[in-house]
Amino acid sequence: MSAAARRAHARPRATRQLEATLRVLESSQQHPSAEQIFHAVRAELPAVSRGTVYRNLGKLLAAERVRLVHVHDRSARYDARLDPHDHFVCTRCTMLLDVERGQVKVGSGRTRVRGHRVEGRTLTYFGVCRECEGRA
Amino acid sequence: MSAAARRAHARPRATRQLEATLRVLESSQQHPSAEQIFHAVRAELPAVSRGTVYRNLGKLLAAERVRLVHVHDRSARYDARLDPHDHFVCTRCTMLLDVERGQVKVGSGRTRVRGHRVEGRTLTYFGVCRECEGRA
DNA sequence: TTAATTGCAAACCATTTGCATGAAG
DNA sequence: CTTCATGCAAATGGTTTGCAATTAA
Repeated sequence: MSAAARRAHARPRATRQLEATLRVLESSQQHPSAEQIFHAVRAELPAVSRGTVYRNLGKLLAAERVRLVHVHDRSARYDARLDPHDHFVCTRCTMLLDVERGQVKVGSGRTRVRGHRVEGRTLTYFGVCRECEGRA
Repeated sequence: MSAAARRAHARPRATRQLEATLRVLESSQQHPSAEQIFHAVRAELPAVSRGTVYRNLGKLLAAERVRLVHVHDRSARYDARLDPHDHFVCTRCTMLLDVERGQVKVGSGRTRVRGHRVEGRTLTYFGVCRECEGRA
């Protein structure tokens, strides 16, 4: 077994593809999907492959540089914002919005639910955004 | 255009496959996946196909007889319980549990978020269940 | 009778992975 | 140099769909 393999997590190398992927995410408020991120990275690195983008997103998730937002959609959405906040999803156009947690108390910071250890929570509001409502 | 097509939602027929699918869901606390539902229905109707189960789940969702629970998992989980409640998901084994909403106030029943109409919300606690914690 | 439903199989689509080549450290 | 990362293409796996045969109403 090599020294690298012995280590739980080899430190990722600073490749142009990885850096571009993080940059795309950090400069977006749009919670892009992997496909959208792929297109944005490809604008800068035309030869990048989808597989590389997926692998790099996995590394960024593992390193907790970005998070996943799961919506009632088919594809995962990525979020470079790491502080506690909630989301609003439009059920028609899948537009995804940050929502401040504000003074709202959710579960009063419970650490156990029916004996199971709680490590976090996600709160997602869903509905119809203003734009889709107008188009109704 | 036929009379049926003119109608927004033709009323579903009471087929054995549809009834069995609903029965499976209503008698389960386990929030089964489509695959698990398929196996349960097939125990009763050995010739049923996956496609039929998926189509019938879609009809039950459209008729609001069941709901979807989206977890950080690949497959959707179905829930025949329709009253307001939250969920706990084990991030290791994907065990899914109902959590009573109790006295907890979430968002104080806000109907608008940044101008967008809120129709509902989902609150999911995640963590490690007792069983997986023991196995750690 | 007739339109919705089924079973089958193929299609879809997001995501993952094996492998030979290339680049980072 | 050594090992990780990349591009490519094929594989996965959940879900959807087209179609001819059934079946509920």
